[in-house]
Amino acid sequence: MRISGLVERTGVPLATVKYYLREGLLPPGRAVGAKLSLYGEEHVRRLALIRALRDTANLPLARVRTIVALIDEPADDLLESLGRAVAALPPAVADDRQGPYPRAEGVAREIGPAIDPGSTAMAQLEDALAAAESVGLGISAERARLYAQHLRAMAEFDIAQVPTGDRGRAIEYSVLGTAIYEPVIAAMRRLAHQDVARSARDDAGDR
Amino acid sequence: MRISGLVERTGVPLATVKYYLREGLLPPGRAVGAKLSLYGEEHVRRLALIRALRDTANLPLARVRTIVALIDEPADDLLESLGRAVAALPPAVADDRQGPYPRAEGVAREIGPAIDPGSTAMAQLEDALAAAESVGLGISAERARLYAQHLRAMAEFDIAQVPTGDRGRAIEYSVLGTAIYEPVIAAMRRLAHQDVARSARDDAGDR
DNA sequence: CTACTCTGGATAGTACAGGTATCCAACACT
DNA sequence: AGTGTTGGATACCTGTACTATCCAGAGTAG
Repeated sequence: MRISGLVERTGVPLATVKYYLREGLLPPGRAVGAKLSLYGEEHVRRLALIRALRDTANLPLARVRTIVALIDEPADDLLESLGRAVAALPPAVADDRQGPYPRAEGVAREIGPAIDPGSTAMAQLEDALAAAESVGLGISAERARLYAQHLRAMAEFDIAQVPTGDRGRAIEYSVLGTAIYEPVIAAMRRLAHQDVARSARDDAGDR
Repeated sequence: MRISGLVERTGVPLATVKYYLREGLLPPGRAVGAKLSLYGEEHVRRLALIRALRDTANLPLARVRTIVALIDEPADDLLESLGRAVAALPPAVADDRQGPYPRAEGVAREIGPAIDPGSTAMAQLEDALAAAESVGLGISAERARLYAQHLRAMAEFDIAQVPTGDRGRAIEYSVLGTAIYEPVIAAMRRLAHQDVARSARDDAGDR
């Protein structure tokens, strides 16, 4: 398929496709002579991925680039790849940032024993907890424990679903699952709040 | 306190404080004569809130403005305020957007019966599910059910914690809790994935 | 073979967000 | 009286993500 086909299949404007090619987000097509390149299904999929990460997961293109690079050239180790993908997700963390993370450490203990205390997600959690505290909504031990239990149960399901065998597939699945499912969970949580609040109001109204 | 005190207390640069005043994110101080205004603790808190929503929850200032407006002038109804706050949270949804939401409706049924099928969060969920599907990670019925159960349990706890009595406080708490806790949950989920994956690897290594 | 279309590649321009910097005249403190 | 701060206005700057043009060579239809 030529570049015009890519435009037709994905709905992404030509100028934007060229821009993604220039920026290295989309790999070049197979060159056929000096003035023609052909593109395949992998380019269609890649464009869908870029748009999904940009529009739905709200990632700046620089971070999308990091993530597609991880999928194209995965680290040997699944955990290593996942760690780097998480580091590419917002909110950004300074490169030289390091602990201690007084708020995050207590919460991490509720989640489980195998957490790397130096990982990016610890810094992200610390910042998120500090922000909550700064507006007067610090996390209680009770809430931390409850959230940890439920999120760990969901994580266990997620990890059990990771396809085993093909290492590349496993990495792609994990990296994408982390980024793409966060908005799903956020939206489901918002709906759950709505449901609980409306149910409570309706019960009160019935009384 | 004068404007310089505000700068000192919050660490936000003077030019930026002036910018927030211009943009109506920060209410003006109490004018004392033509060339001096005084600011209070509420201004310090408001600045912390703006920075938390901007940096941690990753909201553009236009959405921060919507949220602070909801806190300053809450709707009569808690549910109404919450709905508007959720609509201000990313990802953005077109104003004229309406159902049906084929993917979201199935998932919403797992969460509970009292969900408004026309709410913004339904559109957000639909888009997030469509994005997941477009990269080959469509949600399974099993995953939807499991996520729904855990998120509803967390939501029940959240709603139970909302301070009753003072309506303004309840709205502030709910609106902020929705926005400020999403990054906390995302970070905890990332840590839970890490913990589960590392535990599994360590078990395999011990064998 | 000619006319038209499409292509890759380069370059420039646009739109918006979110500041940052400067200038000024009117006060306030010392 | 002199110095410093303030509110207010305006201009400017940086980064992100495109969007638009232009060009010359290649393919393609009649």
